[in-house]
Amino acid sequence: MDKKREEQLNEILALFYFAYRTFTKEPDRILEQHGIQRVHHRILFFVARNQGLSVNELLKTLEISKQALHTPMRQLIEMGYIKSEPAKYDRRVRELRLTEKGQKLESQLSNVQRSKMNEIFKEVGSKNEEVWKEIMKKIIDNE
Amino acid sequence: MDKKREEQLNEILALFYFAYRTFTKEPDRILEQHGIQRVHHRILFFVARNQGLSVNELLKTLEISKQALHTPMRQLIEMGYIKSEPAKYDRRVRELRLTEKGQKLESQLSNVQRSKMNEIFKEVGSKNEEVWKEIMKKIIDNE
DNA sequence: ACATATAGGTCAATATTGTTGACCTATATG
DNA sequence: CATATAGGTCAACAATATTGACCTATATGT
Repeated sequence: MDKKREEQLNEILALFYFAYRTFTKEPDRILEQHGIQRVHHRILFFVARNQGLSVNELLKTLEISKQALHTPMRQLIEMGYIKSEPAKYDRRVRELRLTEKGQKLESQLSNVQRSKMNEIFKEVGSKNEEVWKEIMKKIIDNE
Repeated sequence: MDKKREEQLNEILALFYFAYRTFTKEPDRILEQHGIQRVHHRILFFVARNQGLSVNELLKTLEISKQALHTPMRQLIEMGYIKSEPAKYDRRVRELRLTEKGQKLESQLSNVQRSKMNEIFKEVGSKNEEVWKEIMKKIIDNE
């Protein structure tokens, strides 16, 4: 790989890092006002996106331990953002859902990010939205 | 914003999160073998990309405190990956550079990411590389 | 019916990575 | 020569994760 291409790729790595960092800043600021952290946002986001998912599914999605989930999850339940109810098909399984209050907070947190992306994709067009998604998927499919 | 668009945007947020997480996994694995962490990679990356930059410039780039940089930087210097020398124009300023050993480690760490991105952009074409960069820049320019 | 597996909850000990505050040295500059 | 700047370092603390151990409740195969 020649020097010039290497520096182009370095710019790309730096863009990825700075973009991700910028992207989480505003939600982090809002979270702080509520006395909670980024994990809480992730939990709210994935529960919102997949209402009724189980604790185990959430753990697999987040790739953290049961013990690491425990404290923030308990806080979200105690603060009334999330409700956890036994599944009908198997009462050992807890189905997680947002309360109305939880939906409001999740909206407030993620809308910053959704609006930003929506605005950008409106500028660059839906074909380029698909391009961006395709590239991100290729990064994830890492075999 | 309608429900359908909201879910499309949720997919985008999830892709961003998963892509970033996947992207750092392999470097993290290599770092662990050397008994160091992700901050060390960031330091090596930005010093590599901008040889001779000052401690202060690095701090501004990373957006961490002097005290947070201190320990990993001292380790990198002690392990012989980075050298820190007074600048000619102002001897208070330390110019940071990679040693040969440091260049090897930085290559090993970042080449995983550079190769992956290079491969993907070879598949999707250089026009789409520019599209991806443009979108990431728009995320960063957050005014 | 009972042994075993699974889903989930919780406490404790520890590690890592960051913060702020305080204070030090060396060098530059008005 | 007073003051500002660049950088280094220690200490106290917070947050976020890990692993290990152990608990309850429920489901399932024999």
